[in-house]
Amino acid sequence: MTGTGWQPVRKTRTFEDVLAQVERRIAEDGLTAGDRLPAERQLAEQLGVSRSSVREAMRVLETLGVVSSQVGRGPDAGAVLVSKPDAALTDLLRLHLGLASLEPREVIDTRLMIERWAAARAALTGPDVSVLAEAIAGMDRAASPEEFVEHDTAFHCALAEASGNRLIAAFMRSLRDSLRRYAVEAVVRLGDTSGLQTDHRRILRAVLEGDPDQATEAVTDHLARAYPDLCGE
Amino acid sequence: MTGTGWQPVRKTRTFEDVLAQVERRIAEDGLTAGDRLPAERQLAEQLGVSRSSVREAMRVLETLGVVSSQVGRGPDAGAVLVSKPDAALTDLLRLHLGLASLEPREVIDTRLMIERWAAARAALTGPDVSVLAEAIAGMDRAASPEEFVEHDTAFHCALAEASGNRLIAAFMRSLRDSLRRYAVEAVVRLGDTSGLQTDHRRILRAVLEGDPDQATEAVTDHLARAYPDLCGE
DNA sequence: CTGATGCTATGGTCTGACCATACTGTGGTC
DNA sequence: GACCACAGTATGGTCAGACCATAGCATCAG
Repeated sequence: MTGTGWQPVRKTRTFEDVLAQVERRIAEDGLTAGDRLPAERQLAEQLGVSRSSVREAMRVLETLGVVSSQVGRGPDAGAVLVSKPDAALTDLLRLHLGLASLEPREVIDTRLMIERWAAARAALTGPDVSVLAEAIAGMDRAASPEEFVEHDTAFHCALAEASGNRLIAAFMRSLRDSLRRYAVEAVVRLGDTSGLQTDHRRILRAVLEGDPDQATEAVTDHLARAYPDLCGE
Repeated sequence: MTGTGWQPVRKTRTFEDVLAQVERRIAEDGLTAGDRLPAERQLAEQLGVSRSSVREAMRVLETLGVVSSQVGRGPDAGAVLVSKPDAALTDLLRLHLGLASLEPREVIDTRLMIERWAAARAALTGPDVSVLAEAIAGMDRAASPEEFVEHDTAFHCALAEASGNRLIAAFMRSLRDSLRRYAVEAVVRLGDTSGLQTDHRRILRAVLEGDPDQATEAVTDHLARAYPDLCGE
């Protein structure tokens, strides 16, 4: 007994074997996004398994945002390696929120953490802020809470992307997608969005001036305004 | 043109339909972890699709850590709703790291962000620190870099769990699993682990004293020591 | 050269079968 | 009554083979 206990002896299923082999091929051959995987029938024959097992493995890879399957024929057809972790993260969060295994509180706290970090980082990297400005203008024009939230999401995702960290940006998009319902509710509850817009402009200014502390503070105040009952503990 | 552009008209595949219906059932019936889904054959008949399509949907749900399938018969057999986002996140990060669509730098930066937040939060909640202390003791006893990293991972995951946010904790575990290789390399490169242990004790002390600023600073210094070439900028 | 048409490789779906597994009920034995 | 051996059965796991829709490609008529 080493103290780690016993691992459940889960006999590896065929599709898991396929997954492992595909992952090994990716690592060994240095495959990246854009490269093609063998066709399902071909892969099944090469690995000595049925096409069903290959398909189940493909479904997993597709769920994880690693491959994309296209029917038909030609260079774009078949299973192509891609790099789209966003949808996978979004599905993950949405389903676990639905299962009540994650509380909105936890997701919103996580968002606050990410956005504080991203804002500070964006202020340091001096990004292109035209997307941010355009999103603010879009919110000014918005005629409904839903439309406002649409551009609001664009603003905050652009802020995360401006941090230069794709993992953070992907996480931000997923969080926003999962929380869309709560965001609309928050806007409706507030009624007046001028305060939110003041915050947005303050965030933009801080990023433009390259002031990370000011950016962090602006984001914190902004989220406290949007979710008054959840921030601050 | 409304500016949103065209969505690709992707004809929904059968298994996606199954997914949507299962998710709807989960939401409408308020199913949570522990509840059972109908058997594959039964679900296929109810939805008027083949078992293959149901199986592909199940594979997706399993990948996302939402269901767990058990063979055999009885109350524990069949597809049971679970809540295990950890494995899904780990697979996601590992595969995208392997695809070179995420740089180690981005993952490590994310880890720093999470851990600073978690440490501060843990200091505020006054958690049970026995796990943290035990992990430090384990590192003292460690005879190899791998063993050291094992307990180091336990320490940092326990810290994340002490924050009380399960999403953050799950993310931390996934990040650590994905970065295990880099962690071992870092320990080997350092050679002497006494500095790391000093940091660990400092973090533990800050949490015990309920000093979030001190905890954040200690974590920052610790990671700067572990990844000297990646932190700072 | 151009356009129409059939060919073909691809993923998507379905059917039906068989296997290993693990609980359930039955019946016999002590 | 308690216990154990064994057949029954519902479950997921796997396979083979078929058919369909799609979309690029090759061929051929004009």
